[in-house]
Amino acid sequence: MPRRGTMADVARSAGVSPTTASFVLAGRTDMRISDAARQRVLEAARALAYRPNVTARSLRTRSSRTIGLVSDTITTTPYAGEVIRGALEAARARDHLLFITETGGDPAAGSGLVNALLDRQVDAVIYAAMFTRHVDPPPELDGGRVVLLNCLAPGRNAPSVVPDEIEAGRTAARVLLGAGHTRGIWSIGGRHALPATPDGWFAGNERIRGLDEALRAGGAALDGVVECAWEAADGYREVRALLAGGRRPGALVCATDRVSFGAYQALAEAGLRVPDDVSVVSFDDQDFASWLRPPLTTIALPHSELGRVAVELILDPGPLDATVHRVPMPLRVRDSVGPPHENG
Amino acid sequence: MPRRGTMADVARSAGVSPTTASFVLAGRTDMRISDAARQRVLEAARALAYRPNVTARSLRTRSSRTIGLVSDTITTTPYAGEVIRGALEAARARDHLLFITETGGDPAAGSGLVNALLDRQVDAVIYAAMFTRHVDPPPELDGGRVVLLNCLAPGRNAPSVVPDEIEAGRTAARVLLGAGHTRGIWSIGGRHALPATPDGWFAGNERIRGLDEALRAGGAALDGVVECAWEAADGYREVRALLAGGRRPGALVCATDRVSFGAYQALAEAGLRVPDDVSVVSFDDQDFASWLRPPLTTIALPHSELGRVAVELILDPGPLDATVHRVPMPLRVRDSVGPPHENG
DNA sequence: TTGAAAGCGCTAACAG
DNA sequence: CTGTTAGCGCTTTCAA
Repeated sequence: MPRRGTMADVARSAGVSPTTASFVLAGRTDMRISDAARQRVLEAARALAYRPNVTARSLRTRSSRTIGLVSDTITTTPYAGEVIRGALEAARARDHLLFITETGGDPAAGSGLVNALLDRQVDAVIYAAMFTRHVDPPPELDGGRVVLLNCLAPGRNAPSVVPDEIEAGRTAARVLLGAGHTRGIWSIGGRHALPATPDGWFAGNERIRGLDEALRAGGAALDGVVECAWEAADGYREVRALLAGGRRPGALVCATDRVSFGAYQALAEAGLRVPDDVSVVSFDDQDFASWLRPPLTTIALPHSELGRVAVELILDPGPLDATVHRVPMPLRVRDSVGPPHENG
Repeated sequence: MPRRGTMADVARSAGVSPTTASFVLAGRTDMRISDAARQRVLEAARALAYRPNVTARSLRTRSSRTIGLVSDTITTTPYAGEVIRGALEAARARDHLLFITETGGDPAAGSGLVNALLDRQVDAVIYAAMFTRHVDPPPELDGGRVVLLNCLAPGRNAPSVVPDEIEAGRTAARVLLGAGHTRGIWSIGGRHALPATPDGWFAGNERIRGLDEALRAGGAALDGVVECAWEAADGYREVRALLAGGRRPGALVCATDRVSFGAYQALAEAGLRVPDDVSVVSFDDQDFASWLRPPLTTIALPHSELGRVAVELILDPGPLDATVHRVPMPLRVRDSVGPPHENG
């Protein structure tokens, strides 16, 4: 990049000392500067199109107005780019820039990236995960200003920002209850309690908890829970099997829009109509949720909000504690939930 | 972030001068350093967990090992996070970090972001667009090291990296020709020649060009082109209208997977089967392309490859010229293309 | 009101 | 083979 004019150039051109130029350019008032001098500096700066060298400044001030974001594979997952967008917006509003890095799932890469970030004197780092889970941030981060985005690290004294999955589960229950469903309600995807993840996923556990609780409070209950992975193929396969097994669910609570996607296909193949025969409510609000026929009622992952909150937390002055911040998951009402079928 | 040990600390602890420490730590061989001194420095650096301050170094060397990426709304578009991932990987392989910024579609924001980047002494900037188009990069970029990602700016002497859409059009034609289609071939989406974009989009124009050319070379031709927007709703509406108009296309070339998504729905409603009655081939390879039933044969936008090439171009030593680099769009063969229907 | 000078952490001439 | 010194562009203490 071409060499730029320095503050010394401005000072010289304005006929003042670097000190004076610095004070004027920083807009500080605790130093008395004559109006004449101030004007000359401002004028010279404009004439030279002066721009400060932020890295030189940060060498002195120990503040780079820069944040590092390190994630596993966050950029890959569709719509998680939203996380970055939220973070970007919040950072820009406060005049900060974001370094984005990604380990690509390699746990060993974390330290290297954090070091690369620290070498560049970032003021803080956001440690993010693709899906909500427990993580073990690199030790290099200890003692630094850190917030955990979409992940938890008990005992690391860093705040976490996660979606409020419990409340989302309750929301799903209320949607169904509101339409009149009290039985024939199945969860497709459940807690993600698979052989590889026997304890389920954070999101799965919390949602089922909220769902159960609110269903019970409404005098209803889950008829069954199908534990499976959360992809389209799983939704298709499991709903198909369910129907083949003679079950006639009245409402499906799908773990993700992808599962719903597959569920729609299985339902259509069986000649069942949404929502006339079966209601469907799910989680995520991916783009295609509104393209499905009928458009899918779903509870959105607040991606951009997560990013925004993380940045604001980190940029707000004051110490950081280990609070877990739960960000609301907004309900997107569309057309996949209706009253129970008569013979339901 | 906590204060870190400096090179002066290392030198002191090793009992050498900063110069010696600097040379050893930089791994330079053009200066003779005794093995004993070298070992002492290395040992001291390890003991102190020394890490260089890259911003201080760049103040001297004028190289920050940092690249800026400014885009319109690239993080928003699903899978364009892939662009970032490709760029990230390439940058990491060469020990660089990426600042990511986004104008959010506000053209005035470009200058501000570029300045913020330049203020932090980035070595180069990648100027990126969400969909391939002509752009007018901020003048602050002139004279700097710049590459255009997924966009063109004639007369700016910066290289562009774009998908090879012409060849992609030819590929689509070959897929159809190979299956035996020579007539009843319709383009849904066309050049994107709508009232708001009368000249069409870059991708649309190039694809239709390649498609036409290769079809003709194979003794076939397009039966018709439906100009419409490239979303799911458009695909649904237009294919529905086509069928309602009594047309019985044998093959659909959809401008995007989203259009295909809508086309599938319209086809299903009309009782037409893919690929038995109608073949479908499209462009993009979004995630859901493989979830559709049948899985969609499509020509992928090489997102991560675009990011990778842009970074490699910018990091390769030597001057940058205004070459347009066309990145191949790989064909993903799935199950939506078959031989023409007998009464086709 | 203003300026001289030191120093942030590092590199690189230049001496020795 | 190694150290002294200056300086990258900026902020800030201190003195004038």
